Parts: sequence; C-alpha cells; structure tokens
Amino acid sequence: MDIAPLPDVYRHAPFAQDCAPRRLLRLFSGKWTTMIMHTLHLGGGASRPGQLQRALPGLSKKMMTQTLRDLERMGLVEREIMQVMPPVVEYRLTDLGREFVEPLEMLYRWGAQHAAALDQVDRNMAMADARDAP
Amino acid sequence: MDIAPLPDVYRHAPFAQDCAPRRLLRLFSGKWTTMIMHTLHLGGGASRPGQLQRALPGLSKKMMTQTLRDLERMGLVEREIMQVMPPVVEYRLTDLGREFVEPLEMLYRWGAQHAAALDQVDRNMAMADARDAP
DNA sequence: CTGCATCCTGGGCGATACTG
DNA sequence: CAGTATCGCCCAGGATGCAG
Repeated sequence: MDIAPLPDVYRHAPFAQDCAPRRLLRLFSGKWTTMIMHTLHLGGGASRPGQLQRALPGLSKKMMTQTLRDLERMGLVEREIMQVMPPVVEYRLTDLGREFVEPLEMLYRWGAQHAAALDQVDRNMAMADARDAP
Repeated sequence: MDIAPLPDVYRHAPFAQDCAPRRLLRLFSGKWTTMIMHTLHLGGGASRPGQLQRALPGLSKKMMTQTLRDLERMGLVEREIMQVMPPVVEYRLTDLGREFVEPLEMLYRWGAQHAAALDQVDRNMAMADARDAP
C-alpha cells in the first residue's frame, strides 16, 4: 500500500517562534494575568488590591503584586498611590491594556459558550487516567 | 481628600478558578500545544512527525511527542500508525480537536492584526529593563 | 523515521513572616 | 491596608542517547 505524501505546508513559511500570535498567547499564559486584567476591566477599569484579591479566590498577595508589577512593566496597568494612612492604592488599565481586553473577552466568551467541549476534554482525560493508572 | 469606594464587582460572583474560560486558557498555555494544533489544521488536519518538526523550528522531538500524547489523552488528536519500514505515522485532529481551531484562529488573527500593540508591550518592557538594570 | 528513557536546569508559583 | 523578602516545591521544557 502506498502512502500519499502530505503537503509540507510550512516548508517555505516556517512558523516563526516570535510571531505576533505566539507573543499574544505567551502574554496570556500566566496563571493570573488574564484574570486580573479581566477583573480590572469588569470593575470599570480600576480596582484596589483588596478587592482584586477578594475577587480572585486563591490569588496570593505575592502573586498579585508580582503579576501587577509585570503588567506595569508592560505598560498594561498603571498604579496610583494615595499617600494616606492607611495607604490606598488603585490599579487601572492603561489604554494599551484596554486593547487586550478584546481578545481576552473573545476567548472567555468562546469558552463559556463551548463549555461542553471543555467538559468533554476533561472526561477524556479522566478516562485515560483510569485506563493507565491501575 | 475623600476616596470614593469602588464597586466590588465580584463580591457576589467570585471568579471561579475552574470556570470554562479559564480552562480554555490553561489548555492553550502550553508552549507548543497551539502551534501544533494550528499546524495540523493548516496541513489539512493531518501531519507526520517529521513535517511537524520541520514546520516548527525549535520544537524538540521530546516536546513534540509529549505534547501530542497529551493532545491524544484529551481526545483532540488521534494517531494512525502504518506498519511499514521505516515506520510511518500520521497525526490528525479529531472532531473535538477541530472545534478548538476556531478560538485559536481568532486569537492568532487578533495577534496578527494588532502586532503594533504587542510591539509596544515589548518596547515598554525593554525600557523598564534599561531603567532598572544599570 | 519514530519514539521512549534519563538527567538537569530555570522559573512559575505558593506559604510564611516581617515592615510602614 | 499595601508591599517586600525568603524559602522551597514542582514541573515545563530542553539535551542527549538508545531502540524498533
């Protein structure tokens, strides 16, 4: 039996590792990055640390601060400090940051609408686990 | 000066850690997962390991196999083995796997169309690095 | 050609405790 | 309340070598 050779789609167009699409995915690959941005967005673009942490169960102070610092470095979030006692801080999405809300919501919406597919994935994994473990 | 209290958006609707949107992002968070799925899709839904590796510069044999095994366990990819010498193997997206091409392409397309925003992110990071390091 | 096993390193992430 | 510092785990992911 002969095997038909498949077309080498990318032979002349190698999938650049740092192409824009990939960079976007990397940006969203952090565990808390998207949830924090999304929460800021839903909160009207701004939130205070305490709120943020209450909104995201499981988020430790350390990871919150660290993620927010990263977002600041990328220019997606800015921080305003009110010099009062006790200190009050507010995090806000920048214009640049707001741009990224769109793809984020697209993805979130798709996920919500296709929960069935995601459930199927989980079920498949559970089956595979049950088959391999014992 | 008074500080207006921000609304606690999620007080009554905590952001579930395992909600569908988050699971989708986790699915896409692997370094090679999406690129492999996307390559399979562009290749008409099927590809052979050699092709795949050539299409994705930087992808090691180990990570390719490992990612493909994971995708198999999730039921997103299936493998067909032709018993010949030398062995010929073909990976194909399943129906379930094909479902996930849609959000993947949405994201990829957005990234390609908004490369400017991503470039800005990189520039901001470079600036921050230059400011902090020396 | 395809695919496993092994070893190793970096960094993401979390728990805890301390400062202003 | 906001933020930092330290410690340690775990695992994604890369390099190498062997086997069918």
